[in-house]
Amino acid sequence: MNIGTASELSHLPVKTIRYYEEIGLIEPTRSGNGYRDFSEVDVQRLKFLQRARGLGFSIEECRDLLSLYEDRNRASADVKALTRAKIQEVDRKISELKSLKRVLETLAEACHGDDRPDCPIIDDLAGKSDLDQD
Amino acid sequence: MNIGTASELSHLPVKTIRYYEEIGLIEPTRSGNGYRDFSEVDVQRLKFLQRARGLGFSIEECRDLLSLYEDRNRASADVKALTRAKIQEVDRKISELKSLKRVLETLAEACHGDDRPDCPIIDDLAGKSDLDQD
DNA sequence: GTTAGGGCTTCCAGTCACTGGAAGGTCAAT
DNA sequence: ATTGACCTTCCAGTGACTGGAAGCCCTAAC
Repeated sequence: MNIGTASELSHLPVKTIRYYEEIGLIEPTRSGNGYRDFSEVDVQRLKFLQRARGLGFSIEECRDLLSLYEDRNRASADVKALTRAKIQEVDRKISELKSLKRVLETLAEACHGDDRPDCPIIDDLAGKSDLDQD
Repeated sequence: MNIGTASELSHLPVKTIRYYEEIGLIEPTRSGNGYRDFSEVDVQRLKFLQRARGLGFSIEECRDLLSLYEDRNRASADVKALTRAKIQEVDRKISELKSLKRVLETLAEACHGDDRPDCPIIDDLAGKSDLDQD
């Protein structure tokens, strides 16, 4: 099948699929006219990539997962370890964002938000405030 | 003062400061030897940028905040609106990450994580599992 | 038969916010 | 005079695409 069909089936943009070929994540064959020709297996790989990327795995992690996917003798522990590490990473990001949110909320609450120029948010960014963490 | 000093005072890498000059966020004068010469005001701006970036504002948002910072007639409402929008953005990211975490945890829990090849995580990525969302 | 359209190809450039490195000038101290 | 730290510019790379130009291919309608 052509790239457009593979794109629809995998929910990946055409451009992204070409990019994945460029970096060696898939290797579709070519038809006589030079068009990429995707097999069912290729589409499987694309769907796999689409899901794994959606779960926040980087391209390189996807490469690892793909080879585990295709290794009939893989240990499930390897996959689980990768997943656990990713969970920790997500956790770290969540708590970073939460503390960021707290700071922003403190600032927004302190700001009267009218047409007067006086603004605690700007003051804080300028390092003039009691809310200052520096 | 030289760029190294400005870097220490603002907690921004030297490279970043040069980059900020390139994109017009600061305009230090030059000494006779061609070295950048940073004033106290320049350092203020750099500190401001360091904080705002740390709070997740994009470069373009920082540009806006900087002009509000330097506009003595600004309305604090403008600043507050920007901050509120940023809070919403952070909130969105947090809930995305949380649902991502739930999926990853479900997968990790379902996986026995030993040396057998059978692995629900891989099965899900391959679209074979009951946990499938597609 | 030819023309219009859509899909396909490659290649180059841009995104965001830096970061690294090379090649070379400047300065203070030894 | 020479080291070594610091400064300069310029070019290239990061991650994961995305946009656009120029041009080939295929089908269908007129």
